[in-house]
Amino acid sequence: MPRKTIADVARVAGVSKSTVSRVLGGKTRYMRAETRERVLQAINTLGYRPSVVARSLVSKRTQTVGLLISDIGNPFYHEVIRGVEDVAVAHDYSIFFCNTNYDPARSRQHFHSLVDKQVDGVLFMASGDYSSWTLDEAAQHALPLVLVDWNVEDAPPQSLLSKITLNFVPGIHEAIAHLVSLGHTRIAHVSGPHTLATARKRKQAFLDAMEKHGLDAAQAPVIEGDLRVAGGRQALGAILEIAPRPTAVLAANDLTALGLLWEARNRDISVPEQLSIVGLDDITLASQVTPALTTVSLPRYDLGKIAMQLLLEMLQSGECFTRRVDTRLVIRQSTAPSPA
Amino acid sequence: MPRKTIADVARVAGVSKSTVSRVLGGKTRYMRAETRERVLQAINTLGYRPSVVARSLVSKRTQTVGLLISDIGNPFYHEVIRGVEDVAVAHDYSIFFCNTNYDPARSRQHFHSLVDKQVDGVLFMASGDYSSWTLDEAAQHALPLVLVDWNVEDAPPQSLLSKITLNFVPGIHEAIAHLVSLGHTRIAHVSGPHTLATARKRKQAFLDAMEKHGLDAAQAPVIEGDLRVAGGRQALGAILEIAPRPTAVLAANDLTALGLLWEARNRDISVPEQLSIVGLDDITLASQVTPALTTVSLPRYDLGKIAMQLLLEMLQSGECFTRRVDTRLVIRQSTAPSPA
DNA sequence: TCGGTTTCTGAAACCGATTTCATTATGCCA
DNA sequence: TGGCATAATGAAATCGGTTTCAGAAACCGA
Repeated sequence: MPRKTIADVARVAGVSKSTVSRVLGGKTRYMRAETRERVLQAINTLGYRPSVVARSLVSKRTQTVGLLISDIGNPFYHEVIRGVEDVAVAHDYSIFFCNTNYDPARSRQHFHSLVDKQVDGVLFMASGDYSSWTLDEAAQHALPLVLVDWNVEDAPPQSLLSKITLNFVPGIHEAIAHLVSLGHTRIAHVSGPHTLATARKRKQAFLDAMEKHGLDAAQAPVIEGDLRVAGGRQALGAILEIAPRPTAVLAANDLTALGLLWEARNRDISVPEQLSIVGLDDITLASQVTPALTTVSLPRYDLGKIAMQLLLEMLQSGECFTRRVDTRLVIRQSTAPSPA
Repeated sequence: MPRKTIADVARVAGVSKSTVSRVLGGKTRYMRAETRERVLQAINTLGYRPSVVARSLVSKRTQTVGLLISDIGNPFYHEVIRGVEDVAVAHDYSIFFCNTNYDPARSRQHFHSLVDKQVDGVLFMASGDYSSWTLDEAAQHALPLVLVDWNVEDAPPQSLLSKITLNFVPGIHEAIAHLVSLGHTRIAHVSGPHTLATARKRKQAFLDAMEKHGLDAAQAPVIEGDLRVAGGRQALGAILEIAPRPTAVLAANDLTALGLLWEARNRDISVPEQLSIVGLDDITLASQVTPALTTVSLPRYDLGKIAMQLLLEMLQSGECFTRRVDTRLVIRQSTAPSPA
């Protein structure tokens, strides 16, 4: 039993395909109500559903977008994805999910597949695996792109691209202010890999905030982590060896902070009494662990929503946009007055 | 600059569309090598890529599958998704990602969208939001389905559906055996919502294992949780009020176990000295927390791989399959000899 | 040289929708 | 009652591919 087509509906309703197509598209301005009813009837009795594929062929729109992320295992993305998805569902768009696995080659393969499948646009959130080919090829195919947390200056001229930048400054400044107000002066930072632009941005915000609060940024210990729990655990060891020992740590993300927290527990260093820990992201887990994590909150759900909304606006208007998403501090139980 | 078409290639190569189509499809059996070369040349110089949309219209294949899950925030899914995606990428399939959010209405909307977009098959992993309409509609559209962890007996006759069942029995039996060997006799279970079939299955496996080890299953405390951290935290309170107090708990999943763990920490009950905790799933976090979680491991990455492979096999052969995925115990630090 | 295979290629139909353009009804006014 | 907008519908082209079918070219044995 093959799929019902518009021709079947037309036959049953006793009208032409054009007429059926019109009621499908809502172009019912010049149409007898009775005719429309007959068509609707036929559609119902047949259980007809129009073929998106056929429609896409002529309309050149697929009601589909691509979502490229680096790592589904990273909790940072979960809320983002939810945000993207909620907006997509509300506008009847579908999402091609692409996990690049931090692999540029795979990233590229995915991108080509998206082009071939004629997605209407792409959300590029795999900030690590960026190469300029992406922008060139997107421009070449006139494919609208939304870039999250990329610093792009060399975009091809006629490219359709919108950017969302993450502003870590306010949240990190608040965090340092909070620690300083608790009497901390020896504050360390566990950063992400220096190869990542986003890690460098966070670190710089940390150094600036230290400077601003009259602390010697040049002397502030910075340990390079990997944005994961394991890196946090290792970093704790390094921190304990610094003399004089820091009384507070700002981690580049929550996973790192959790690594610090759990390793501290392992070594019988009590948090927050002996060591205050501040995370960054505010992943779901942050509020669920004990002690709950004080952290710089990045509104990830909103980020996802904004990204998808931006894409939809681009699709409608053909214009490009830039947005900024701010951070702020959420105080919980992992920070306390300095023991010093 | 509109997209290049097969006609452009044909013109440049000085051949007909049919010929170009043949080299595209590899049907080059009766073709002069020189002709094929000319076509390849033209494809290259034009940077031509065939339109998947147009191709799908005639082939009725979209090289696309739908993936329905209930909650992207649930770490259970991450590895599963990775498994699915790895197989999909390897076979040049794309994935429509659908988060049902535990909402049957949304689940249905997603399903319809997938049908409209003519996916080649669907992986249904949103076990909670099951209703029989799914099977009926899938059968009606001859849409191949893979069901994970569903008990389905009333499938429509000609439906193309494969099933993967999760076998919790061996892992849970091992867990109870492990606890018993540590001297525990008062063992509680924090289950998932009894409305979920999968929660009932786990609970039953727990009761059977108790029975098998000579413990009184009828007396074993079972507390209903919600498969999340919050539920675990609450359940701990309930457990502490039971007299005589249980010395060990088997949680229905790792999130619940983590909730137990963190709430225990909150109330100064030391794990595992005073209370042994066993999780289920072996999410990534389980091995990263302190103390690391003893847990019944469900091979989630493999599960994802198997599911996608099964779908591909169905697509090829038109046959249906059933698979079973087993569990086993992973012993870490959250279990210790009974204090009693 | 001829008829019959075997290679090789192109014209045209088709997939299932949309859209343009033309045509037929209908209503209204002189 | 004729003429002319305006309303309502259908025929056919189109989107970008694949596939069928038929015809041309080359080859081969008699």
